[in-house]
Amino acid sequence: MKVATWNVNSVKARLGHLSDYLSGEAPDVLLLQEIKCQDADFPSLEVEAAGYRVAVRGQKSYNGVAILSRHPIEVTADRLPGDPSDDQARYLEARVAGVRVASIYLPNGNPVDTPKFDYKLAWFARLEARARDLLATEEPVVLGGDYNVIPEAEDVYDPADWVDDALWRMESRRALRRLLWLGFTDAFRALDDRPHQYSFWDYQAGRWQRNEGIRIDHLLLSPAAADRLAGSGIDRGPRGRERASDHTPVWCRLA
DNA sequence: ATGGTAGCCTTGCTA
Repeated sequence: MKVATWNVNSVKARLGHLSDYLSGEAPDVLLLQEIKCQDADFPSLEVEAAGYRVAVRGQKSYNGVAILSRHPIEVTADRLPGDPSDDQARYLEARVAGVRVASIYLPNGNPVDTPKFDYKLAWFARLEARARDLLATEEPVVLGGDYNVIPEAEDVYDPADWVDDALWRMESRRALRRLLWLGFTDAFRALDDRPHQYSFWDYQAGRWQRNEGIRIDHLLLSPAAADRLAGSGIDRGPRGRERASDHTPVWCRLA
């Protein structure tokens, strides 16, 4: 089973790229982030025509996540537990073909000296609690999405450019590590130790042309899922197209 | 130190 994650930065602006990706790469499951539309505006007809079921947790203008699957989708949560006042559409979880998957759009957290950074860390703590509960089910679990965290220095073109950025701050990196300490595996890093493999390149300052990116889109596997890990990679193709998202898809294959 | 780009449906906010 191939599971991919992609922050599309507006599903309506990226519908052509999305359709091409589904027909070209044919993932069994695609986790989308930043769809930037309400549920009713999601292009479900086009996606279903490509052979996919759709589950959406949308929001007007910002955020928004979705799960596309060739197999039936049983939604198990459409928000991250732990804060009923949190209305941002950043979490959608489902059971697909016996695997629990979640599409995660973790808060960016910048600037760090504001409540946005506190929200990021609080959201991370809620995610850790959810991850613990999912581990207890002993189902295979894939927590995929835009974590807005650079795990290590080898995952950025130049750490000096990111000092005091919320994506690189030690609090953020420690929060990601806590998920790993629970027993989750970074699917990409488990099979590829090359440095400087990126999933995001800023639109500004020619970052794509200079290959100055960061690796912030991750697929975290529970032990039961990691036991089945048979492949992983980053599809750079979509980032090189006209009117691309600033992120490109990351995928893994479970035997 | 700054500015650079993209999407939304705002003329600023988020990233």
